[in-house]
Amino acid sequence: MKKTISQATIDRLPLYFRTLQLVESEKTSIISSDELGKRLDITPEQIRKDLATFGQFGRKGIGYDVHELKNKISNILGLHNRWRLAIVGVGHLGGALANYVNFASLGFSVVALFDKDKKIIGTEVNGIKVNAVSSMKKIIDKRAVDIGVITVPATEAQEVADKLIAAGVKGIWNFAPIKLSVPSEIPLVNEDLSIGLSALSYHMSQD
Amino acid sequence: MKKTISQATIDRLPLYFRTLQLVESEKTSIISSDELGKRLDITPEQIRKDLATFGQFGRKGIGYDVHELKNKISNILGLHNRWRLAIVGVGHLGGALANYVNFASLGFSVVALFDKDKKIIGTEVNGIKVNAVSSMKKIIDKRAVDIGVITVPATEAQEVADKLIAAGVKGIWNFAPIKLSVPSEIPLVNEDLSIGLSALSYHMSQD
DNA sequence: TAGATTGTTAATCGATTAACAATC
DNA sequence: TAGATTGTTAATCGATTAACAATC
Repeated sequence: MKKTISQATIDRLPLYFRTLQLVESEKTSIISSDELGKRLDITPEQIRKDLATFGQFGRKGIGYDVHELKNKISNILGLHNRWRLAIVGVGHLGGALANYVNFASLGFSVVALFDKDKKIIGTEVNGIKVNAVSSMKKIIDKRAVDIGVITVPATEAQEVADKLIAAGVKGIWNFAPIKLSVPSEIPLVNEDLSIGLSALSYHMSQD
Repeated sequence: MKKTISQATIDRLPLYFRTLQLVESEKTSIISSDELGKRLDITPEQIRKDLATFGQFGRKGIGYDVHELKNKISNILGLHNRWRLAIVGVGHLGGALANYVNFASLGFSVVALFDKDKKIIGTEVNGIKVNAVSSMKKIIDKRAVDIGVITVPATEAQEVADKLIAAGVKGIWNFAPIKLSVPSEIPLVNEDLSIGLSALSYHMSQD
């Protein structure tokens, strides 16, 4: 009888987390929903509602303990798992993600890279050697990869997703602009850059 | 008395557009909301509702003309404007975006690159020379840049946003993980990679 | 005509906002 | 105590889903 948490709430938690990290580095130990809301342009009611979904973290009349709340959110989001990523498709975007420093502060690490291009296989990106897609199963197993990141062209994305799942990844982060079919027990998040850019175009075309 | 269109609807239009491009390349000239829905995992009712927001595009008993609908959506999204982008921050991510081919098929083109690092200024990425941030105003004006893309560290993002707006860009696409303050008449879209990755972590931690 | 499919109205569902008692 | 702020319930708002008349 677990209550379902809305995706909107889940998507705001990383914003709270990041802001709490920042606030903590400023040596502030207590923060109110009002102050947190001001920093993020989110109403304090919304923040309290989101947090209350997971329990009672604050103190009435006082606010929230920054350090404690940060850790609570980290735990809710599962960041303590220190997930291990494999990137498939070491083109410009895949290469950029392999070098993306912000992952580390959230507890993610890139531990494997794959490509099918012979010119790319064997090269190193950010200290990680690029392997052939054909060796995916063996390496994903050996390096205990949790998450597969898909940065191949759309035409190849479904095949790569199938291989990643067969190799045992537990979640997929897809940058290819196409709808993937995956088993319902495998969480899938699509990162579709053309949506945001198109939305920007739409808003710029108004009035 | 213009009716406001929901962001959810606007965010689905690029998906329809992309699928229609694909369907058109398959030489199919008519498509039903049912078929479009199957390809995208969206209910046909939702699609008809979305499209009806902008007028009557379909023919009862028949479906939608693929080519016509594709063009209608392109116009609604403002893709015919052929927006010109400037990328500020030519690190791994900025460089990857400068090379991102999918932009072209949506009618966007990258026409300027900026960085503050002397080692990067003067180099070429995808045939475009990297300029100093200090020359931003002049170059943005000369090259008629519409959209500023921010791929600098979070600590520098607000300053860059201010400069882009002062230089005359009409919209901002922000990849820095921070809340930017911009005038209300400047559309801003945030592309926050840590949200999707954190959401994936959350779902992988359930059950 | 019969079957298919849109466009639109009504019903439902879910998320946000408002209000306020509890309490530090 | 008085002021501040949470957690929760109720009210509102908005988006999705269902139903179906219109019509090709």
